Amino acid sequence: MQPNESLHLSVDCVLFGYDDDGLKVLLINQKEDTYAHAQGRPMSQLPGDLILIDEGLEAAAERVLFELTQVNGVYLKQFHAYGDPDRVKDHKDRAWLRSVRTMPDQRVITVGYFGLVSLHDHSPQPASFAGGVSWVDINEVGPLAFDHNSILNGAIEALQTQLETHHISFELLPKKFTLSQLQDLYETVLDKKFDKRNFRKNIKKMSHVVPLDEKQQGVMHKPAQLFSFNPDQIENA
Amino acid sequence: MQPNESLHLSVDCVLFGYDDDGLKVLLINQKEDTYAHAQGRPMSQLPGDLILIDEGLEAAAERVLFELTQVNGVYLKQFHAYGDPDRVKDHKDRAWLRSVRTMPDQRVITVGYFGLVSLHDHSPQPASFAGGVSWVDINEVGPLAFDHNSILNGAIEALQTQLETHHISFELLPKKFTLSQLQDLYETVLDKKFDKRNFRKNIKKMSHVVPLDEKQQGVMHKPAQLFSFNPDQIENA
DNA sequence: TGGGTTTATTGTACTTTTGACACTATGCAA
DNA sequence: TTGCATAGTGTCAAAAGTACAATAAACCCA
Repeated sequence: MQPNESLHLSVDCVLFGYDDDGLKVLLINQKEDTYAHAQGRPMSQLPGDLILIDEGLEAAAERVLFELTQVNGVYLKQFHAYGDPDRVKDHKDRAWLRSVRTMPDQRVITVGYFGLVSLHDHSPQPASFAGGVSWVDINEVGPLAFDHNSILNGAIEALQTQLETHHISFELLPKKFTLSQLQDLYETVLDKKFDKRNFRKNIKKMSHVVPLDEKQQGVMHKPAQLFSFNPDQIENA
Repeated sequence: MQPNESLHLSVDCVLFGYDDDGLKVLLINQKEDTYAHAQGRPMSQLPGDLILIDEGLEAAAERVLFELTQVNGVYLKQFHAYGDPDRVKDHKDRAWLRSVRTMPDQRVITVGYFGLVSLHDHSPQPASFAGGVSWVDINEVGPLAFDHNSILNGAIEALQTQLETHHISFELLPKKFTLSQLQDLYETVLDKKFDKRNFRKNIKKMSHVVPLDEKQQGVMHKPAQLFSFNPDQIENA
């Protein structure tokens, strides 16, 4: 048994943001002078960092996200650890690693977390983000550094499973929302269509989705009733 | 950003074994002279090891299991990474760590895998195991070293989910099995009872469970028909 | 050889859930 | 007032799930 003396551990965060415009993921654009190359273009990557020596995994993920978005208390869930010995050895990623790491040749195992934020209200304003950080539509993500495309795919699958088995939709919606918004969210994340009447039938069975005495305003059509989530009534299903 | 210079990574394996006697887990009994103490008694722990410097995570889990059971090709699935900074700092675990590790104070993050083997045929004979290794009924597991009880619980939940969503039961059964054995397996793992007729109705819809022209032998009651799995017909459901 | 013991095997009626499907209502703008 | 856009609503049929009990086959033993 040889101890693994020099091996690094990081967390990578797949932060999903949602608004009426679709599902997006937070990506970091590598700086021009340090970028890795994909056919000559700078690449993007998932936010992540080496964990500190006394820091828990989830705490590290929270730190990474807070540094980028200044938002605390995001829903965060670990979904997979990626440990291919060569996952940071690809030629395309060498330049970037050399520019930011003291030990660029070190093997790095990473633990993937996905997080959820609503972009409806005005929570994490793009303005409050560090430069070079942007929301990219989930369907328009190009090649990413390292194995980040497969981490992203893992996160999407985990998100889909979680949405189908746990009540997490309120993490992605405004506090007050319409049933159409809720349905759009399901259709976007699960990438399939639902029948409007059947969908609403199912929602009405969920005691944690409560109708408000309030209607949508400022729309040029019939205003929809607003609903909200009652977190006390989320049964573990 | 401080690099995490001295931090170790391990895999821990929860190897489930199943036979008509129930669901068991493979545990290692710490040696008398090195044991940690739980009210004065030696403790058990999950098999695990630090990963080698050039070894993938799954490869490490395979190696750990092979060293113990001499069996290759077990079904293995990663389920969670455990990274509490204090997870190997508990007083009860110090003695054991000092006896086997060159750097016993090092923080260790571990990635949990669960594995499945059938104990029916004669696959991994207890005889072929290293000394101090034993199958313990899942309902009779006492306090384990480190955070291994919570790792075990995580593995059980992952196994239950996997059994309900994927066709993995054949990993735990003999090549030829009866429908009662199959039902017992489901009842044991999911810890709930099924109606015999309804259960069989559902099985008959699964095209990968195929009846053989063969019956149980040597039983003093009506012999049951034998079935086997056709792996080609396992649809991804 | 016949009766007792043990487990295997099978079908039906009822309830619940799912899935398909189309029209009316409301508010705003032109 | 009309047109436009989206909200909101019920029924029927099919499928899936659930509860439930009598007969069949092999062995053992007296």
